[in-house]
Amino acid sequence: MVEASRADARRNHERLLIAAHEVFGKEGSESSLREIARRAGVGIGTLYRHFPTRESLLEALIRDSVEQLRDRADQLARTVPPERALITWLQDFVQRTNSYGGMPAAIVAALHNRRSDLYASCEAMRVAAGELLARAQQVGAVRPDVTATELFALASGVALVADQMPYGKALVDRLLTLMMSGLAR
Amino acid sequence: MVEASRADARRNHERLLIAAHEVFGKEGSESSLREIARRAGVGIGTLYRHFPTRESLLEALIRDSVEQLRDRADQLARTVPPERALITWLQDFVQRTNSYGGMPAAIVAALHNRRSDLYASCEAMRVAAGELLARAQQVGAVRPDVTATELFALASGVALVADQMPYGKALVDRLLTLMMSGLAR
DNA sequence: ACCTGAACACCGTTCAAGT
DNA sequence: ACCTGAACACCGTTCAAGT
Repeated sequence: MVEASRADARRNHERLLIAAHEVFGKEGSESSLREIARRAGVGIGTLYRHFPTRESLLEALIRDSVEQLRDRADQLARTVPPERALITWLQDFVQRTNSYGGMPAAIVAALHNRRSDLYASCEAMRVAAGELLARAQQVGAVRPDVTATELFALASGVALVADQMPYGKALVDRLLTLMMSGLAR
Repeated sequence: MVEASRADARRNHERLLIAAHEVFGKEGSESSLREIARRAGVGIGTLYRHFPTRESLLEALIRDSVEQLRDRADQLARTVPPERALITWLQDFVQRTNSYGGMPAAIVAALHNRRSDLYASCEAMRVAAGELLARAQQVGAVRPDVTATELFALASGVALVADQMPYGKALVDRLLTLMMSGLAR
């Protein structure tokens, strides 16, 4: 009985994640939670039991992406020159964070609220970016006075605009390149 | 009678704008329209009669800012070297568009929707930015391959992050400077 | 002409009642 | 333990009824 109950709970958990992935993917991260519960075939109370906040649901969905971004940073650090590693990671970052509409905004907000359910995941992302930045600075590829906060703010800015526009990958990469090399001449 | 009626309508229009300014200023551009109507001491139907969409209300509120930004561009073009004029205008742009929470997002969205009530105002802004860019490029202060769309996208990115964060003017200016001069070295 | 607010169809969130 | 859905307090938006 306890076993059966746990299996049910696990199945509901799974269904909610699937439904949330579908709905967030189509309507963005501000979608109706009721709609997600409906799509999962579950009472609204059950959604709240499994995910007490919208952010906790979002967190469960993006944890994979965050871990992949961290692995990607390590991989790039080992296989590619520091400057190239940084720009490539930034491209991946923007692409990944644009997998759900509203996700860049959720990440930026979370980074400024230590009590957010998304905080830990996002902080891990920022650390990964900071390490790639430090390496690029050590070899003199990036000016030493740029901080990780500044880099992340600018990259988040690109992710935020990209989220709101029908931008293709080409334009996003162009914006990141401009951000790195600068507009002035 | 007709006169009196028109005076009433004009007064309600005015009250709605004042209330919207207060509420948007405090709660951002996604605030409750009902709350605005309540604050204005007016029925919700009256709000919809004067401003059929949320964007039409926003448009009425930011038209002043847009016109001032256009004037500012002309003034800067006359009095300051092109490179300095561009960066100063960008600073003003970000500061202005951050006067209501959510305004940068509204502007970016409007620019990609020709039928938006905000489209004309925002397009005027983009034109102003484009002219300053062209001047800076003519004197060789900015690389010639940068388009107005790219410049505006990057500047909007900064405005979007600034909107979400407790950033001071100093950090915003720093981000714009980095955007112009680049991170790479 | 213009104003009003009830009415409708939705939300997010909680919590007593069920199994 | 877990699930359910009614209940509450809000929305945005429309529209018949009033002046």
